[in-house]
Amino acid sequence: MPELPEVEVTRRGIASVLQGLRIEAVVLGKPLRWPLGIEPQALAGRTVAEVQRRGKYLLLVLDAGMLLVHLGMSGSLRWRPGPPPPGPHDHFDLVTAQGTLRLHDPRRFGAVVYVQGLQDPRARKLLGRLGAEPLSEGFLFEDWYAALRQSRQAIKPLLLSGRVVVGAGNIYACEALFRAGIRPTTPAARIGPVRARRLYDALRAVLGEAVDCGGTTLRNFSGAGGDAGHFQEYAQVYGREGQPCRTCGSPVRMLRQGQRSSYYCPHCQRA
DNA sequence: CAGTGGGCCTGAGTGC
DNA sequence: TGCACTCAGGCCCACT
Repeated sequence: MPELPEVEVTRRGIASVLQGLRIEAVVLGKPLRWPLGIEPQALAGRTVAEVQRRGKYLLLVLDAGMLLVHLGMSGSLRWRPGPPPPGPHDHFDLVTAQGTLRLHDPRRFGAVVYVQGLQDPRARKLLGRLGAEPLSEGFLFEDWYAALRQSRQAIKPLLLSGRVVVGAGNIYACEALFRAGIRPTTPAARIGPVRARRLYDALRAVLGEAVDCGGTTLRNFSGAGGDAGHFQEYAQVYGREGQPCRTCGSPVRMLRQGQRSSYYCPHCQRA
């Protein structure tokens, strides 16, 4: 599940190759989550200026307009020389003379959306309510702590919502809470400054380390070069229900919050 | 307004 | 072996 690290790994893999390239054609497969929002042929002739990231969105900034790319649950982008024939799960090709950027997404929760700029209503709708970038210098502990005090939600769904801080999906939210020693069910407002600081540090550490690992490959994520990530080898609780905690040996527990599984160690995460 | 739960989609895994 | 069923989950949206 592409979370912030997987998207950032993808961005790093395509940014330098795409920069300055001219789009020859855009080829669509089956419908993705949202319509592209422009006729594909209207993109031919434009060039890619740079590739940015905001939360779990990739921003392909063109000389005019930009493409917002979301990998959803099962999406991955790959850069390949030449125009290989599309498979049944390839739903977006950005074709250049030097190679093709391809979105492969079996579940089609992903999307590519054209907007004129960040002020485009569609961009504002998708990006406008996103919280802070956890790895940026603009993510301040004071703001984080203040936001926690203001929320009546349990900390885990608050992390997943992306409203305070973006980028953590189920895996990294579970892992960050484990490192901070905080239960997924703890109301955000009941987390004091010391524990809030621990979670703030843990979130940044987990996401940063995952980027360095090339992301997490559980089923089929791979970077733009096709290489798998290996952060999953370092997971302490995620997906480990019933197995001994690597710190204290207690069996890892799983509970449901909303429709999501939360994994935690009842001993290391006391409250 | 904040918070909760439904639904999108398909491959992998499970049980009979 | 094969079929029916459940699960995985990011995120928008309808609803409370």
